[in-house]
Amino acid sequence: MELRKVGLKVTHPRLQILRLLESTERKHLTADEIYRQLNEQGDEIGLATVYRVLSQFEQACLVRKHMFDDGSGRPLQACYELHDGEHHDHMVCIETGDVVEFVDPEIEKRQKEIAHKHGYEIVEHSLVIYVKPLKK
Amino acid sequence: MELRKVGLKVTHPRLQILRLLESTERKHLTADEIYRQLNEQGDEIGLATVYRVLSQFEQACLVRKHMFDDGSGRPLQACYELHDGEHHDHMVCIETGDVVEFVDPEIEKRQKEIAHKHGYEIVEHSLVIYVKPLKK
DNA sequence: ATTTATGCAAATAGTTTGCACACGT
DNA sequence: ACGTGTGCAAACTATTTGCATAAAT
Repeated sequence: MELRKVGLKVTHPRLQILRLLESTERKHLTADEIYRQLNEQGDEIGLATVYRVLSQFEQACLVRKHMFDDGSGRPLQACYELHDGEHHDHMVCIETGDVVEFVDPEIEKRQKEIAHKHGYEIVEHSLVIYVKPLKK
Repeated sequence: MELRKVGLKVTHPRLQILRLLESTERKHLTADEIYRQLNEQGDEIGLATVYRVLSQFEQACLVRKHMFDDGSGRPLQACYELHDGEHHDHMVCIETGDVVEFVDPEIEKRQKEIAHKHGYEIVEHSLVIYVKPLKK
């Protein structure tokens, strides 16, 4: 069991949240979406617990947290996805809310070079491209 | 006067905030930092006004707003900088808080290509590299 | 004089925390 | 039985808003 491996007791809320993240179509969910979905399907789990569990999962590297926002000050909410071990960047469609994941080795390489050129090493980075569908 | 040009009355708070942004060493300031600095130098300006003015400035493209956060759930606060017309990305040092601006044409190009490949066009994008000093 | 801006205090949104009770081992 | 985890409500933080007053043109 994943949970036990990372030192977390196997409780109902933890199990249900993990299962939801594993089985969901949309891979990026907000705390509130998770809360609502679980309660709709009959699991009575507090919102505070959802937050607590998600942050435990994050620390255990079971889950990754993102703050999507395009710098234009829209309402902002964290969203969470299962951690697959691989790094990737995100493209968010501002019309549909769809999230596409991608990795571009060239972009990764340039970033590293730029950091070095300035005397730094990369700890973390976040690239989000906000897009809309091409009209044909 | 910049302010009049963008259709804003020339008021004390607006003037002082603009001047501060023009003259500050650290180019990226939070609303609260601006509020504090102005009040320290004797201008009695409400925090709400700072927010209001900054968002007017943003809409007038005098100022750009950023939400730096590395997806690791740290406290998050918007920061603002004077808008110079040019787009650039940011590198934030997690030890000193220093912000370095950069542009890489190659990265920009790849982003556009990736968006197109998925049937999208770019509306906006945000790249933040979180770094720490290279130990020599 | 009229319109717009300001300061204050209260509202909001997302998230976190304190505490008494409930659950996993 | 013991130590954790949970739900609820209250606290918190960054930001926004309503309203009566004050300033800009």
